[in-house]
Amino acid sequence: MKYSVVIVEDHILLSQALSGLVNGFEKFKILYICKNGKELLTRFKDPKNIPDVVLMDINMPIMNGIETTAALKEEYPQVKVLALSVEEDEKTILKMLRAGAKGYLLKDTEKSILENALVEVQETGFYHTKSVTSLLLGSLNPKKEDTIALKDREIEFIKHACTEKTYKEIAGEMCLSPKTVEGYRDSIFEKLNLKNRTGLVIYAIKNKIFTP
Amino acid sequence: MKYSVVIVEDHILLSQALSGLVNGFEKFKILYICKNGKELLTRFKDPKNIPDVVLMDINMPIMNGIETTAALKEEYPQVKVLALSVEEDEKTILKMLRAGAKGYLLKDTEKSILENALVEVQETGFYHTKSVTSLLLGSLNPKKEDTIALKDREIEFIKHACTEKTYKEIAGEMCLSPKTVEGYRDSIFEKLNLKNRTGLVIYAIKNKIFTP
DNA sequence: TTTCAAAAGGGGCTTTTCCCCCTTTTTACA
DNA sequence: TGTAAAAAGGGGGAAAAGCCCCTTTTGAAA
Repeated sequence: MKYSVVIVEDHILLSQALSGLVNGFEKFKILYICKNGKELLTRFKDPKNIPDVVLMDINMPIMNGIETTAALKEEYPQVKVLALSVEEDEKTILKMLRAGAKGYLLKDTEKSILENALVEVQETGFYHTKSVTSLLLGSLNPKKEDTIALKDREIEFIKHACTEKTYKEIAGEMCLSPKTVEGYRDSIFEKLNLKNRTGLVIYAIKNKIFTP
Repeated sequence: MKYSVVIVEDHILLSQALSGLVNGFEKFKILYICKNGKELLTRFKDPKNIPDVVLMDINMPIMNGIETTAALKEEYPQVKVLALSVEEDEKTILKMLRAGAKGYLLKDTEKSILENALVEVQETGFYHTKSVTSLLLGSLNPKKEDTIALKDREIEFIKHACTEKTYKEIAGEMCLSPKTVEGYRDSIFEKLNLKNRTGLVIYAIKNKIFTP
Protein backbone atom coordinates (compact mmCIF):
# COMPACT_ATOMS: atom_id res chain seq x y z
CA MET A 1 0.00 0.00 0.00
CA LYS A 2 1.36 3.40 -0.99
CA TYR A 3 1.18 6.44 1.26
CA SER A 4 -1.19 9.11 0.05
CA VAL A 5 -0.04 12.65 -0.70
CA VAL A 6 -2.03 15.81 -1.37
CA ILE A 7 -0.46 18.79 -3.14
CA VAL A 8 -1.54 22.30 -2.21
CA GLU A 9 -0.10 24.72 -4.74
CA ASP A 10 -1.61 27.56 -6.72
CA HIS A 11 0.46 27.17 -9.88
CA ILE A 12 -1.38 24.48 -11.72
CA LEU A 13 1.46 23.56 -14.04
CA LEU A 14 3.80 23.00 -11.14
CA SER A 15 1.27 21.02 -9.16
CA GLN A 16 0.50 18.77 -12.12
CA ALA A 17 4.17 18.28 -12.84
CA LEU A 18 4.89 17.53 -9.19
CA SER A 19 2.02 15.14 -9.19
CA GLY A 20 3.64 13.13 -11.96
CA LEU A 21 6.90 13.12 -10.06
CA VAL A 22 5.40 11.86 -6.82
CA ASN A 23 3.34 9.21 -8.55
CA GLY A 24 6.61 7.91 -9.91
CA PHE A 25 7.94 7.33 -6.40
CA GLU A 26 7.79 3.78 -5.09
CA LYS A 27 6.01 4.44 -1.82
CA PHE A 28 3.75 7.38 -2.66
CA LYS A 29 0.74 8.28 -4.71
CA ILE A 30 -1.15 11.55 -5.20
CA LEU A 31 -4.65 11.56 -3.79
CA TYR A 32 -5.64 14.93 -5.27
CA ILE A 33 -4.45 18.51 -5.84
CA CYS A 34 -5.68 21.74 -4.27
CA LYS A 35 -5.11 25.32 -5.34
CA ASN A 36 -5.20 26.86 -1.88
CA GLY A 37 -5.66 26.16 1.80
CA LYS A 38 -9.35 26.86 1.82
CA GLU A 39 -9.98 24.24 -0.81
CA LEU A 40 -7.94 21.74 1.21
CA LEU A 41 -9.92 22.29 4.40
CA THR A 42 -13.17 21.85 2.50
CA ARG A 43 -11.93 18.57 1.06
CA PHE A 44 -10.87 17.32 4.48
CA LYS A 45 -14.46 17.29 5.65
CA ASP A 46 -14.71 13.90 3.98
CA PRO A 47 -12.44 11.51 5.95
CA LYS A 48 -11.61 9.65 2.76
CA ASN A 49 -9.81 12.78 1.59
CA ILE A 50 -7.37 12.90 4.48
CA PRO A 51 -3.89 11.90 3.27
CA ASP A 52 -0.74 10.83 5.04
CA VAL A 53 1.29 13.80 3.84
CA VAL A 54 0.48 17.27 2.53
CA LEU A 55 2.98 18.95 0.21
CA MET A 56 2.26 22.59 0.95
CA ASP A 57 3.28 25.69 -0.95
CA ILE A 58 3.60 28.82 1.18
CA ASN A 59 2.63 31.65 -1.11
CA MET A 60 -0.95 31.12 -2.09
CA PRO A 61 -3.95 33.36 -2.53
CA ILE A 62 -7.07 32.94 -0.36
CA MET A 63 -5.38 31.02 2.45
CA ASN A 64 -1.63 30.77 2.61
CA GLY A 65 0.55 27.87 3.67
CA ILE A 66 1.22 29.16 7.15
CA GLU A 67 -2.42 29.70 8.07
CA THR A 68 -3.36 26.40 6.52
CA THR A 69 -0.65 24.46 8.33
CA ALA A 70 -1.69 26.01 11.61
CA ALA A 71 -5.29 24.99 10.97
CA LEU A 72 -4.25 21.43 10.13
CA LYS A 73 -2.16 21.19 13.29
CA GLU A 74 -5.29 22.00 15.29
CA GLU A 75 -7.76 19.75 13.60
CA TYR A 76 -5.80 17.01 11.87
CA PRO A 77 -2.54 16.65 13.82
CA GLN A 78 -1.86 13.22 12.32
CA VAL A 79 -1.38 14.73 8.86
CA LYS A 80 2.27 15.54 8.13
CA VAL A 81 2.91 18.80 6.34
CA LEU A 82 5.99 19.19 4.14
CA ALA A 83 6.49 22.82 3.18
CA LEU A 84 7.64 23.57 -0.32
CA SER A 85 8.68 27.07 -1.22
CA VAL A 86 10.95 29.43 -3.05
CA GLU A 87 11.13 31.57 0.08
CA GLU A 88 14.50 31.44 1.72
CA ASP A 89 13.51 34.12 4.14
CA GLU A 90 14.31 33.07 7.70
CA LYS A 91 11.21 34.53 9.25
CA THR A 92 8.95 32.75 6.82
CA ILE A 93 10.65 29.41 7.38
CA LEU A 94 10.41 29.80 11.13
CA LYS A 95 6.76 30.78 10.96
CA MET A 96 6.01 27.75 8.86
CA LEU A 97 7.85 25.40 11.21
CA ARG A 98 6.18 26.98 14.20
CA ALA A 99 2.83 26.50 12.51
CA GLY A 100 3.55 22.80 12.56
CA ALA A 101 5.29 21.85 9.32
CA LYS A 102 7.33 18.67 9.67
CA GLY A 103 9.82 19.71 7.03
CA TYR A 104 10.84 22.51 4.73
CA LEU A 105 12.01 22.01 1.16
CA LEU A 106 13.17 24.65 -1.27
CA LYS A 107 11.73 24.29 -4.76
CA ASP A 108 15.29 24.38 -5.86
CA THR A 109 15.99 20.74 -4.97
CA GLU A 110 16.48 17.43 -6.77
CA LYS A 111 13.56 15.07 -7.13
CA SER A 112 15.52 12.41 -5.26
CA ILE A 113 15.66 14.77 -2.31
CA LEU A 114 11.91 15.26 -2.50
CA GLU A 115 11.43 11.50 -2.42
CA ASN A 116 13.82 11.18 0.47
CA ALA A 117 12.03 13.97 2.34
CA LEU A 118 8.67 12.30 1.85
CA VAL A 119 10.01 8.99 3.16
CA GLU A 120 11.59 10.63 6.18
CA VAL A 121 8.53 12.66 7.03
CA GLN A 122 6.27 9.67 6.73
CA GLU A 123 8.47 7.24 8.60
CA THR A 124 10.32 9.29 11.19
CA GLY A 125 7.94 12.24 11.53
CA PHE A 126 10.22 15.00 10.28
CA TYR A 127 12.73 15.99 7.66
CA HIS A 128 15.09 18.92 7.68
CA THR A 129 18.04 19.86 5.53
CA LYS A 130 21.22 20.87 7.24
CA SER A 131 20.59 24.52 6.46
CA VAL A 132 17.14 24.55 8.02
CA THR A 133 18.38 22.68 11.07
CA SER A 134 21.12 25.21 11.69
CA LEU A 135 18.60 27.98 11.24
CA LEU A 136 16.48 26.35 13.90
CA LEU A 137 19.39 26.08 16.29
CA GLY A 138 20.34 29.69 15.67
CA SER A 139 16.85 30.89 16.42
CA LEU A 140 16.68 29.26 19.83
CA ASN A 141 18.70 31.71 21.84
CA PRO A 142 17.85 35.18 20.54
CA LYS A 143 14.28 34.23 21.49
CA LYS A 144 12.32 37.38 20.66
CA GLU A 145 12.73 39.79 17.73
CA ASP A 146 10.46 38.26 15.19
CA THR A 147 7.43 40.20 14.34
CA ILE A 148 7.57 43.17 16.65
CA ALA A 149 4.08 43.71 17.99
CA LEU A 150 2.23 46.10 15.73
CA LYS A 151 -1.40 46.83 16.45
CA ASP A 152 -4.06 46.54 13.76
CA ARG A 153 -4.53 50.28 13.64
CA GLU A 154 -0.80 50.75 13.16
CA ILE A 155 -0.68 48.23 10.34
CA GLU A 156 -3.50 50.11 8.68
CA PHE A 157 -1.60 53.36 9.07
CA ILE A 158 1.54 51.84 7.60
CA LYS A 159 -0.36 50.78 4.50
CA HIS A 160 -1.54 54.35 4.03
CA ALA A 161 2.00 55.60 4.61
CA CYS A 162 3.09 53.52 1.63
CA THR A 163 1.22 55.84 -0.71
CA GLU A 164 1.70 59.43 -1.81
CA LYS A 165 -0.78 60.67 0.76
CA THR A 166 0.28 63.23 3.35
CA TYR A 167 -0.28 62.42 7.00
CA LYS A 168 -3.16 64.88 7.01
CA GLU A 169 -4.84 62.95 4.22
CA ILE A 170 -4.16 59.66 5.97
CA ALA A 171 -5.76 61.05 9.12
CA GLY A 172 -8.84 61.93 7.08
CA GLU A 173 -9.15 58.42 5.70
CA MET A 174 -8.62 56.83 9.07
CA CYS A 175 -11.04 59.22 10.78
CA LEU A 176 -8.39 60.38 13.21
CA SER A 177 -6.82 63.72 13.92
CA PRO A 178 -3.57 64.45 12.08
CA LYS A 179 -1.82 64.64 15.42
CA THR A 180 -2.86 61.14 16.32
CA VAL A 181 -1.54 59.84 13.05
CA GLU A 182 1.73 61.62 13.70
CA GLY A 183 1.72 59.93 17.05
CA TYR A 184 1.42 56.55 15.34
CA ARG A 185 4.27 57.45 13.09
CA ASP A 186 6.51 58.53 15.96
CA SER A 187 5.88 55.44 18.03
CA ILE A 188 6.37 53.13 15.04
CA PHE A 189 9.61 54.90 14.16
CA GLU A 190 10.85 54.27 17.65
CA LYS A 191 9.69 50.66 17.87
CA LEU A 192 11.18 49.73 14.52
CA ASN A 193 14.22 51.97 14.71
CA LEU A 194 13.39 53.98 11.63
CA LYS A 195 14.48 57.47 10.73
CA ASN A 196 11.81 58.56 8.28
CA ARG A 197 8.91 57.60 6.08
CA THR A 198 11.13 56.11 3.40
CA GLY A 199 12.50 53.68 5.96
CA LEU A 200 8.97 52.79 6.96
CA VAL A 201 7.95 52.06 3.38
CA ILE A 202 10.92 49.76 2.87
CA TYR A 203 10.18 48.02 6.17
CA ALA A 204 6.54 47.55 5.23
CA ILE A 205 7.45 45.98 1.92
CA LYS A 206 10.14 43.74 3.37
CA ASN A 207 7.70 42.49 5.95
CA LYS A 208 4.86 42.13 3.51
CA ILE A 209 2.65 44.64 5.29
CA PHE A 210 2.38 46.41 1.97
CA THR A 211 2.85 44.84 -1.46
CA PRO A 212 3.69 47.26 -4.26
CA MET B 1 10.49 11.08 -34.37
CA LYS B 2 9.72 13.31 -31.40
CA TYR B 3 10.55 17.00 -31.27
CA SER B 4 13.27 17.86 -28.79
CA VAL B 5 12.71 20.28 -25.93
CA VAL B 6 15.18 21.92 -23.57
CA ILE B 7 14.06 23.36 -20.24
CA VAL B 8 15.80 26.43 -18.83
CA GLU B 9 14.65 26.94 -15.26
CA ASP B 10 16.50 27.62 -12.05
CA HIS B 11 14.22 25.71 -9.71
CA ILE B 12 15.43 22.18 -10.06
CA LEU B 13 12.34 20.55 -8.65
CA LEU B 14 10.10 22.35 -11.12
CA SER B 15 12.36 21.61 -14.05
CA GLN B 16 12.53 17.93 -13.21
CA ALA B 17 8.80 17.77 -12.72
CA LEU B 18 8.19 19.60 -15.98
CA SER B 19 10.60 17.26 -17.65
CA GLY B 20 8.46 14.31 -16.62
CA LEU B 21 5.39 16.06 -17.92
CA VAL B 22 6.85 16.84 -21.33
CA ASN B 23 8.30 13.36 -21.74
CA GLY B 24 4.76 12.14 -21.28
CA PHE B 25 3.58 14.10 -24.32
CA GLU B 26 3.20 12.18 -27.55
CA LYS B 27 5.27 14.42 -29.80
CA PHE B 28 7.95 15.74 -27.47
CA LYS B 29 10.93 14.61 -25.48
CA ILE B 30 13.32 16.44 -23.17
CA LEU B 31 16.86 16.71 -24.49
CA TYR B 32 18.32 18.18 -21.29
CA ILE B 33 17.75 20.76 -18.56
CA CYS B 34 19.65 23.97 -17.84
CA LYS B 35 19.65 26.14 -14.74
CA ASN B 36 20.21 29.46 -16.48
CA GLY B 37 20.79 31.13 -19.81
CA LYS B 38 24.54 31.03 -19.60
CA GLU B 39 24.52 27.27 -19.23
CA LEU B 40 22.20 27.00 -22.25
CA LEU B 41 24.47 29.04 -24.51
CA THR B 42 27.44 26.94 -23.50
CA ARG B 43 25.55 23.78 -24.35
CA PHE B 44 24.52 25.16 -27.73
CA LYS B 45 28.12 25.22 -28.88
CA ASP B 46 27.65 21.55 -29.71
CA PRO B 47 25.12 21.37 -32.59
CA LYS B 48 23.78 18.09 -31.23
CA ASN B 49 22.48 20.08 -28.25
CA ILE B 50 20.28 22.41 -30.27
CA PRO B 51 16.63 21.51 -29.72
CA ASP B 52 13.45 22.37 -31.58
CA VAL B 53 11.90 24.23 -28.68
CA VAL B 54 13.23 25.91 -25.53
CA LEU B 55 10.93 26.19 -22.52
CA MET B 56 12.33 29.29 -20.88
CA ASP B 57 11.74 30.65 -17.41
CA ILE B 58 12.11 34.42 -17.09
CA ASN B 59 13.43 34.99 -13.60
CA MET B 60 16.79 33.35 -13.38
CA PRO B 61 20.10 34.22 -11.83
CA ILE B 62 23.22 34.72 -13.98
CA MET B 63 21.40 35.31 -17.28
CA ASN B 64 17.68 35.87 -17.31
CA GLY B 65 15.10 34.71 -19.82
CA ILE B 66 14.89 37.99 -21.69
CA GLU B 67 18.62 38.31 -22.29
CA THR B 68 18.88 34.67 -23.19
CA THR B 69 15.98 34.80 -25.63
CA ALA B 70 17.49 37.85 -27.30
CA ALA B 71 20.80 36.03 -27.65
CA LEU B 72 19.10 32.98 -29.15
CA LYS B 73 17.21 35.13 -31.64
CA GLU B 74 20.56 36.44 -32.87
CA GLU B 75 22.48 33.25 -33.11
CA TYR B 76 19.95 30.43 -33.37
CA PRO B 77 16.80 31.95 -34.89
CA GLN B 78 15.44 28.54 -35.82
CA VAL B 79 15.02 27.59 -32.17
CA LYS B 80 11.54 28.42 -30.87
CA VAL B 81 11.35 29.89 -27.41
CA LEU B 82 8.26 29.36 -25.27
CA ALA B 83 8.35 31.62 -22.24
CA LEU B 84 7.14 30.22 -18.95
CA SER B 85 6.66 32.50 -16.02
CA VAL B 86 4.73 33.53 -12.96
CA GLU B 87 5.12 37.15 -14.05
CA GLU B 88 1.89 38.64 -15.20
CA ASP B 89 3.45 42.03 -15.48
CA GLU B 90 2.72 43.58 -18.87
CA LYS B 91 6.11 45.14 -19.34
CA THR B 92 7.87 41.87 -18.69
CA ILE B 93 5.66 39.98 -21.12
CA LEU B 94 6.21 42.58 -23.81
CA LYS B 95 9.95 42.58 -23.26
CA MET B 96 10.03 38.83 -23.58
CA LEU B 97 8.00 38.83 -26.78
CA ARG B 98 10.08 41.61 -28.23
CA ALA B 99 13.19 39.60 -27.39
CA GLY B 100 11.83 36.93 -29.70
CA ALA B 101 9.76 34.49 -27.68
CA LYS B 102 7.21 32.65 -29.81
CA GLY B 103 4.78 32.23 -26.95
CA TYR B 104 4.13 33.11 -23.35
CA LEU B 105 2.66 30.73 -20.80
CA LEU B 106 1.82 31.42 -17.20
CA LYS B 107 2.96 28.73 -14.80
CA ASP B 108 -0.60 28.73 -13.65
CA THR B 109 -1.87 26.63 -16.57
CA GLU B 110 -3.07 23.09 -17.20
CA LYS B 111 -0.65 20.54 -18.56
CA SER B 112 -2.91 20.03 -21.57
CA ILE B 113 -2.43 23.70 -22.39
CA LEU B 114 1.31 23.28 -22.16
CA GLU B 115 1.13 20.38 -24.59
CA ASN B 116 -1.08 22.38 -26.91
CA ALA B 117 1.27 25.34 -26.74
CA LEU B 118 4.26 23.15 -27.60
CA VAL B 119 2.45 21.71 -30.59
CA GLU B 120 1.38 25.13 -31.83
CA VAL B 121 4.79 26.65 -31.42
CA GLN B 122 6.47 23.78 -33.19
CA GLU B 123 3.99 23.50 -36.04
CA THR B 124 2.71 27.01 -36.66
CA GLY B 125 5.58 29.03 -35.24
CA PHE B 126 3.77 30.76 -32.42
CA TYR B 127 1.32 30.32 -29.58
CA HIS B 128 -0.50 32.98 -27.63
CA THR B 129 -3.36 32.89 -25.20
CA LYS B 130 -6.21 35.29 -25.71
CA SER B 131 -4.98 37.48 -22.87
CA VAL B 132 -1.49 37.86 -24.29
CA THR B 133 -2.84 38.55 -27.75
CA SER B 134 -5.06 41.34 -26.52
CA LEU B 135 -2.13 42.72 -24.57
CA LEU B 136 -0.14 42.77 -27.79
CA LEU B 137 -2.88 44.56 -29.66
CA GLY B 138 -3.28 47.07 -26.87
CA SER B 139 0.40 47.87 -26.88
CA LEU B 140 0.50 48.72 -30.57
CA ASN B 141 -1.16 52.10 -30.52
CA PRO B 142 0.03 53.86 -27.38
CA LYS B 143 3.51 53.22 -28.82
CA LYS B 144 5.72 54.78 -26.14
CA GLU B 145 5.33 54.57 -22.36
CA ASP B 146 7.38 51.54 -21.56
CA THR B 147 10.45 52.21 -19.64
CA ILE B 148 10.51 55.97 -19.50
CA ALA B 149 14.05 57.07 -20.22
CA LEU B 150 15.92 57.38 -16.96
CA LYS B 151 19.60 58.24 -17.11
CA ASP B 152 22.18 56.19 -15.25
CA ARG B 153 22.82 58.97 -12.80
CA GLU B 154 19.10 59.23 -12.10
CA ILE B 155 18.81 55.51 -11.50
CA GLU B 156 21.69 55.77 -9.06
CA PHE B 157 19.94 58.63 -7.29
CA ILE B 158 16.70 56.67 -7.08
CA LYS B 159 18.50 53.81 -5.37
CA HIS B 160 19.80 56.22 -2.76
CA ALA B 161 16.33 57.72 -2.38
CA CYS B 162 15.11 54.27 -1.36
CA THR B 163 17.04 54.53 1.90
CA GLU B 164 16.69 56.64 5.00
CA LYS B 165 19.25 59.13 3.77
CA THR B 166 18.31 62.79 3.37
CA TYR B 167 18.94 64.45 0.04
CA LYS B 168 21.89 66.22 1.57
CA GLU B 169 23.45 62.89 2.50
CA ILE B 170 22.67 61.47 -0.91
CA ALA B 171 24.40 64.46 -2.49
CA GLY B 172 27.44 63.71 -0.38
CA GLU B 173 27.60 60.11 -1.51
CA MET B 174 27.09 61.01 -5.14
CA CYS B 175 29.63 63.84 -4.96
CA LEU B 176 27.08 66.37 -6.10
CA SER B 177 25.69 69.49 -4.52
CA PRO B 178 22.43 69.04 -2.62
CA LYS B 179 20.76 71.38 -5.07
CA THR B 180 21.69 69.19 -7.98
CA VAL B 181 20.24 66.18 -6.26
CA GLU B 182 17.06 68.11 -5.64
CA GLY B 183 17.07 68.91 -9.32
CA TYR B 184 17.22 65.20 -10.12
CA ARG B 185 14.33 64.60 -7.80
CA ASP B 186 12.21 67.35 -9.30
CA SER B 187 12.74 66.23 -12.87
CA ILE B 188 12.09 62.59 -11.99
CA PHE B 189 8.91 63.55 -10.16
CA GLU B 190 7.71 65.33 -13.25
CA LYS B 191 8.71 62.61 -15.69
CA LEU B 192 7.10 59.86 -13.66
CA ASN B 193 4.18 61.86 -12.35
CA LEU B 194 5.01 61.42 -8.71
CA LYS B 195 4.04 63.58 -5.79
CA ASN B 196 6.69 62.78 -3.24
CA ARG B 197 9.52 60.54 -2.18
CA THR B 198 7.21 57.79 -1.00
CA GLY B 199 5.79 57.57 -4.51
CA LEU B 200 9.30 57.36 -5.89
CA VAL B 201 10.22 54.49 -3.58
CA ILE B 202 7.14 52.53 -4.62
CA TYR B 203 7.86 53.23 -8.27
CA ALA B 204 11.45 52.10 -7.89
CA ILE B 205 10.41 48.85 -6.30
CA LYS B 206 7.66 48.15 -8.80
CA ASN B 207 10.10 48.72 -11.63
CA LYS B 208 12.87 46.74 -10.01
CA ILE B 209 15.22 49.70 -9.83
CA PHE B 210 15.50 48.94 -6.14
CA THR B 211 14.90 45.60 -4.46
CA PRO B 212 14.11 45.75 -0.76
C1' DT C 1 -14.20 51.42 42.36
C1' DT C 2 -9.82 52.79 42.00
C1' DT C 3 -5.78 52.79 39.24
C1' DC C 4 -2.87 52.72 35.70
C1' DA C 5 -1.65 52.32 31.10
C1' DA C 6 -2.75 52.73 26.47
C1' DA C 7 -4.93 55.39 22.81
C1' DA C 8 -6.12 59.84 21.06
C1' DG C 9 -5.27 64.57 20.53
C1' DG C 10 -2.47 68.61 20.63
C1' DG C 11 1.28 72.90 20.84
C1' DG C 12 5.38 74.52 19.18
C1' DC C 13 9.53 74.09 17.03
C1' DT C 14 13.34 72.44 13.60
C1' DT C 15 14.55 70.09 9.61
C1' DT C 16 13.53 68.19 5.35
C1' DT C 17 10.96 68.10 1.36
C1' DC C 18 8.92 70.11 -2.41
C1' DC C 19 8.30 73.72 -5.81
C1' DC C 20 9.38 77.54 -8.96
C1' DC C 21 12.49 80.11 -11.30
C1' DC C 22 17.25 81.33 -12.39
C1' DT C 23 22.58 80.95 -13.86
C1' DT C 24 26.73 78.54 -15.34
C1' DT C 25 29.07 74.66 -17.34
C1' DT C 26 29.33 70.59 -20.42
C1' DT C 27 28.30 67.99 -24.07
C1' DA C 28 26.56 66.63 -28.40
C1' DC C 29 25.84 67.36 -33.14
C1' DA C 30 24.50 69.58 -37.39
C1' DT D 1 32.54 75.57 -34.93
C1' DG D 2 28.49 77.54 -33.39
C1' DT D 3 24.40 76.52 -30.88
C1' DA D 4 21.22 74.21 -28.41
C1' DA D 5 20.15 71.36 -24.91
C1' DA D 6 21.32 68.71 -21.05
C1' DA D 7 23.63 68.55 -16.65
C1' DA D 8 25.00 70.94 -12.55
C1' DG D 9 24.30 74.39 -9.23
C1' DG D 10 21.58 77.66 -6.70
C1' DG D 11 17.93 81.16 -3.97
C1' DG D 12 13.95 81.52 -1.51
C1' DG D 13 9.69 80.20 0.37
C1' DA D 14 5.69 77.18 1.54
C1' DA D 15 4.33 72.78 3.02
C1' DA D 16 5.19 68.48 5.03
C1' DA D 17 7.77 65.65 8.03
C1' DG D 18 9.91 64.83 12.19
C1' DC D 19 10.61 65.64 17.27
C1' DC D 20 9.50 66.67 22.29
C1' DC D 21 6.69 67.16 25.69
C1' DC D 22 2.03 67.70 27.34
C1' DT D 23 -3.35 66.75 28.28
C1' DT D 24 -7.65 64.19 27.92
C1' DT D 25 -10.17 60.04 27.21
C1' DT D 26 -10.94 55.34 27.63
C1' DG D 27 -10.79 50.83 28.86
C1' DA D 28 -9.28 47.19 31.12
C1' DA D 29 -7.37 44.76 35.30
C1' DA D 30 -6.71 44.76 40.52
